[in-house]
Amino acid sequence: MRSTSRRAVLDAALALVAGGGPEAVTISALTARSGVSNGSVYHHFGSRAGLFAVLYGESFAHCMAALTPALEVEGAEGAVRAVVARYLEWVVGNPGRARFLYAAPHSADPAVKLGAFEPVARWFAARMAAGELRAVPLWALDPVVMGPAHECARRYLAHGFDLESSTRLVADAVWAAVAPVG
Amino acid sequence: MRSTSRRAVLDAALALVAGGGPEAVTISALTARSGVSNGSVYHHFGSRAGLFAVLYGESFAHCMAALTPALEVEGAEGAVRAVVARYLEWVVGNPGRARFLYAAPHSADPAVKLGAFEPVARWFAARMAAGELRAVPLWALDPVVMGPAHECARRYLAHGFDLESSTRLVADAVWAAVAPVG
DNA sequence: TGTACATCAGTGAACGCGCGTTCACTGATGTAC
DNA sequence: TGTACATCAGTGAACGCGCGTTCACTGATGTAC
Repeated sequence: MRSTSRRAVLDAALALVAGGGPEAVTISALTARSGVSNGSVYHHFGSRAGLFAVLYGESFAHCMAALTPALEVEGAEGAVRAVVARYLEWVVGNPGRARFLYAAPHSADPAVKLGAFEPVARWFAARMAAGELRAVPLWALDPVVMGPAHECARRYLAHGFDLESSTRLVADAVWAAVAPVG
Repeated sequence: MRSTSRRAVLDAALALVAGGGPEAVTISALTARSGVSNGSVYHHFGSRAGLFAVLYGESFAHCMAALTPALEVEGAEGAVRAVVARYLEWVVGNPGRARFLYAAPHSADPAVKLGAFEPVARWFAARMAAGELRAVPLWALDPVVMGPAHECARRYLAHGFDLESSTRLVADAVWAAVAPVG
């Protein structure tokens, strides 16, 4: 198999982020946790920022992969609620990745993000065109429509906010924001 | 007038947070910006964490004071939309305070926060009891109902997201989450 | 098949720097008697 | 009214520490001829 060191560093970084946010990812904490030498970290990633960039791209893709199957659910409301449920489950199951995406957005490559998000955007655009969803600008989908999910996820990650018992309310709010106007 | 040094330090901290987040508030940046010596900072606040605690309490109260007048607006929908508008305006007008509240929640005194938030919670509870708003648990008001506002505010503060042109959509989403079910 | 060399993964001591904090100090302003 | 002392605001040099990064190095694994 190809060098397991690289993966060990990434996994150690994820675990450290889950525990203390990106600023807990120091080179010495990384070497202590992964058993890999500091020089090796630089060999693979060039710098701390380089490691962060890889971590971001990887985590964003991971999140999107977890989300897209929700769009197959029958009916607009069911699919929207499934997206919310899947997202919150992903956050709980991947606290390091989630925390990193929220806390280190400057590590992102905007083009890569946009590309990975495109399938979701197209799905929404199609439902809006069909009148199954309220017309909302696509740029508002993530911050405005998914806002309740993001805010609850952030609080869960920062101070153990009870995410599971709020996902029903979050799904209600998200659906309300996007339900066709009667 | 009472010692202007203390205020100078707090104002310098706010300006630094506005520019680079709480981690830009180093003691040396503080002394450079305020013209106050590092020893004086410790004389007034005891430690960096002590300064942060003062900053948090002050900023939370400042935010609440800006918000509560919105509750006087006639009609539930108007008041809810006014709360959103006022909040986003406050964020734009007080980027240092807003950024600090989002980025350093661990500096908060929970009891003080709860007390300051109480008037708002009571207003919502009363409207819900009167059937003018959908029944939503009070703990969900801030993260779930105000979620779109918070997420947009966070993005505005982190990377110049266009807050002003999204406040209409945010108000729509917040109102949709709390409008009485027809 | 053997030899020479390039490439790549990995090591760990050492670096310079900026951080939060400490501390002995000065000087101005009450307060007691 | 004067003197002694406590309190408070403020100073700035010095501290120890942990950070990200550099660099000369080792050893294993291709690849060329």
